[in-house]
Amino acid sequence: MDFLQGREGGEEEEEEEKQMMLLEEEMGKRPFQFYPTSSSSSPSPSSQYKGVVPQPNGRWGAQIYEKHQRLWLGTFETEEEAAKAYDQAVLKFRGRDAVTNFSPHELVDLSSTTPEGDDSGGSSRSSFEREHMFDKVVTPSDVGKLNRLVIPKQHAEKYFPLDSTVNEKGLLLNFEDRNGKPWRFRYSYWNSSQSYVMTKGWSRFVKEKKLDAGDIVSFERGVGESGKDRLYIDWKRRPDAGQVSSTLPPFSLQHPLALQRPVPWGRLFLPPAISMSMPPPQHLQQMNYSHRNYGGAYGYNVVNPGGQVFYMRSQQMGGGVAQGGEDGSMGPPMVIDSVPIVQNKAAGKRLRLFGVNMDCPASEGSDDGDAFRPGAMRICPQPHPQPQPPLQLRPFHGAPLPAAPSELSRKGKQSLSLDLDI
Amino acid sequence: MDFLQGREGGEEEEEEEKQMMLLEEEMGKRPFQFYPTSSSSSPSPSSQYKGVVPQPNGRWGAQIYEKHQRLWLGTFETEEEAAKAYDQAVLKFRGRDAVTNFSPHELVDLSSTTPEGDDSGGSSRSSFEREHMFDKVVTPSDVGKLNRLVIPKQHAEKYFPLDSTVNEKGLLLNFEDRNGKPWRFRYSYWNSSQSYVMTKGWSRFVKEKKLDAGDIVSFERGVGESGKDRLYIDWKRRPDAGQVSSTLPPFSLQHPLALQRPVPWGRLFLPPAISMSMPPPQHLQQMNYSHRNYGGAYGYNVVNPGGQVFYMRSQQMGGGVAQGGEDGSMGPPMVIDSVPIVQNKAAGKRLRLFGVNMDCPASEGSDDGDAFRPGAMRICPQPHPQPQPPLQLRPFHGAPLPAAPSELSRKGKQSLSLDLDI
DNA sequence: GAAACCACCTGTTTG
DNA sequence: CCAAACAGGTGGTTT
Repeated sequence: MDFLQGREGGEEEEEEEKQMMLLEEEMGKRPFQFYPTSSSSSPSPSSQYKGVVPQPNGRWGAQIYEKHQRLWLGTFETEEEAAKAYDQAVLKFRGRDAVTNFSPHELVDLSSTTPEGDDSGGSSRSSFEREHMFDKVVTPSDVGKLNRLVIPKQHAEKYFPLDSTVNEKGLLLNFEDRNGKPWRFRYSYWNSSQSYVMTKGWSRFVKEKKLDAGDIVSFERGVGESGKDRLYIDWKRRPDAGQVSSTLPPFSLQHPLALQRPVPWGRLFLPPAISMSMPPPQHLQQMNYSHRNYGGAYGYNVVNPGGQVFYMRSQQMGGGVAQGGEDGSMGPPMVIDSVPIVQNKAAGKRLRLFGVNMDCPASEGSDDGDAFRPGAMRICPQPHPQPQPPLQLRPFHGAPLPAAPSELSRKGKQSLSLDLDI
Repeated sequence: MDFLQGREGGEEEEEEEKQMMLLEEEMGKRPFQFYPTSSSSSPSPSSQYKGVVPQPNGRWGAQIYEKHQRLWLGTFETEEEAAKAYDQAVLKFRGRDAVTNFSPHELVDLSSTTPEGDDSGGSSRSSFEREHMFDKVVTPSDVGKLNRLVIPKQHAEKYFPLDSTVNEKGLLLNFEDRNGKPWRFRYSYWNSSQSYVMTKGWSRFVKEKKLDAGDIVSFERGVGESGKDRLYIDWKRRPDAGQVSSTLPPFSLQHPLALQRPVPWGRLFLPPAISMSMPPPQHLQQMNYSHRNYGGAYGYNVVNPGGQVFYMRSQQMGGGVAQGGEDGSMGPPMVIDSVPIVQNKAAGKRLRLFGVNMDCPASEGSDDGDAFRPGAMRICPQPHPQPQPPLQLRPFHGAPLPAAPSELSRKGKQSLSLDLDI
């Protein structure tokens, strides 16, 4: 057992995960079938940590065998939390000399690091120097049901190059948020759309952070050779949040749904309040990259059946300029290079009104310790600093990670979807 | 050549299929390439029947070699039809003593059995005794574009156990419908969703039978050791079909969509015809298995914000009890143990009206001889009763089977979806 | 080129 | 509460 940050593991990222789930299933549910003993002795261990087993939903379970009985210690967001739970149990059952995953002081570190939920207090993130890589203003799709984040190709190829060897299944990239919480995203290239995406794990981030369309995610990394593989992710609310109030007229939708199919959906009403409150579309500015497209309907700001969109871009310093130790504050002078704000997307059979959450997010607050507040950081020691060989993105080979803490969240935006099968 | 039902074959189910299709392609379309002689002498025969070769589209071709020339006899829906065509040809070319697939009386039987289309006449299916395994009320996804049928885990593990040796690529299971028509489905386990599914071939069944959400598929098998491997599939319309007619007003949705968030969606209009026509919800009857849940919003039939659903269960004898020779009639007293009929699902963010096609299926009729009519059976001799070693699902290793007759189908439902992100 | 197939993935629900 | 189950998806590959 070592204390790696989690960038190594089995040989085959998804493959290992699969095996683990099968193992778990057999252990839990097929009492009469043989299965290869416990997880700690299996040939391809489910986790680097003893007593830790992956859960199908991406979380991690901790268990310990006591008198040939499995004791379930609970599930945890991260592998390390589960490992810590095991450690506590094994110490309790087998005494001070039992073999644990972490040494005592590490256990302390972890216990002060991983508790989720309240992050608003003080302290901070790792004090390693970071450089800013890029930001993205998330699109409705980025925070919607597609469960993926499109990484603009220029940035993807600059910072997360995928060579052909890993191109098949992508990578699992480990990020750390401002609270030191680890996030693992599957990162891959989609041939069909010729785009780079974060997929698995991303939706959990969206949920926990309550990201809305227009919010900004920021990608950073450690500086220098030793830090290049340390990845960080941060986010902030979109600057205009709160302006478009929740007092929007509640859609007197009497009528247009009664349409027949051929009736153009684009003629659906467009709430005036929205179109008024948005800044004028200034797309096609001095962008130095040409071949980005934001998916289909975006790119027009006219009221048209294909999509009703507002671009707003505040450019500034090309890609990947260091922001020194201040980047985490992510103040207004931020690199925003791709900012489609979709207000209304009506396409084909599917009408999407208000792709952007119209609530006033300012009023919510307080149940999300992560809500962007400069100065809300706190010191958060790096659990396992294990530096990585520089510059090379290496496939993770591990199991998935995070799910949103249950105390938070659960208030998301609301989307009404009306399916008419006629 | 024996008359195996088709559960054995090569070593590697999908692989062989691939080979065969390549073979066919070479034979049919690449005149200048060598290909390994005729199907009857190939090491892993394409079909149990002489002169029968699988087609890439799942149908079966019949051919005969005459003077080193291949004579193409046409393609057929079923292996047996093709075999019969070969028999006729070989009798014609090589006389009365030629080796045929079927004996003369079988040929007669077959010829009266396999013609598709009109099955309404009389006669029946195999007279072997069967036992009922389980039913499933198909979900919209089961009959939708996902091209898969989820087999509830309890039933899957009970009746179609997949041991680790075949777990990788699943099995090809052969079923027979009430007309004796064979259906072959790939059956496998999806690690990611921890669920058992029928995939390949299933969509053809859906298409031919015109299955709609809420319809019921029934799985049966022969009784006794010799019959355990004989699998049958049957289906019936959902009991409420036809009541809610296709004359439903095309959703005069004027009004309730204009709601604010807190407004309970349950108050959305519920077509009176639907709510009236449903049987009273009698879920939680004397079901003898406890831990099944049918997903999500199902399980309530009250108008509530969480989901508007109708359960209807007509229970009866626990899992897998024999129904004797009568089971195929699938009358009202049927084992329906998983019957979410979603009439209206309004859950949190998503309101789904009419997940179930509301058309009146009764009016269609007549182009589908299979439309469930008790008494529409007829005698269909089992082509090759070949008993199988009991109880063990063995991988098929064969080619795929059926494609829906193109004349049918093509009447799909239309779906309007309205997403309101507010 | 479309449709099916395949192997994943996730959110919801619920005992 | 949470872990299981599954309905409803995805992108990519094959037919």
